Amino acid sequence: MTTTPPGSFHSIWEVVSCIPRGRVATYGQIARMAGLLNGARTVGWALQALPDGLKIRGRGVPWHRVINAQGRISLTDSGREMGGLRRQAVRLRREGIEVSSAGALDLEYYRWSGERVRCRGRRA
DNA sequence: CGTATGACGAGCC
DNA sequence: AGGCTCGCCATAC
Repeated sequence: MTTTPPGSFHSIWEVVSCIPRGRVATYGQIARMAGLLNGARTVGWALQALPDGLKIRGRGVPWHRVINAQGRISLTDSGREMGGLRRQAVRLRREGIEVSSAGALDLEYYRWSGERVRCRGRRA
């Protein structure tokens, strides 16, 4: 591509790529981990702008593991791409996460603490 | 450089 | 409990 990937977005993508399989994180949570106090909406944008096929640490970015603070999938079914909610739900279920048809899941149970895992090869 | 927008979130009513 | 409004942050125009 001729355009340079937005710096802030890249930080967000990195954090998202750290979410373990079978776990989920909220937009606000990701924002905070990326260094943004109240950047939940920015995270949403970063994911929307996520280049298809982008790989970090040799893996695709698990965008489907990001949900809202209500423990529900935020993708709308009515949009340019129909069935977005459904597609995310399928991906999550594929990892063993139980998701209702409405896109709701047990956040308390599947939430990624984000503490023990240090995948960002944090400068040390 | 000001305005509008969005896969959010917390507060209010 | 459900719905509406305002605040936040980084892009797009």
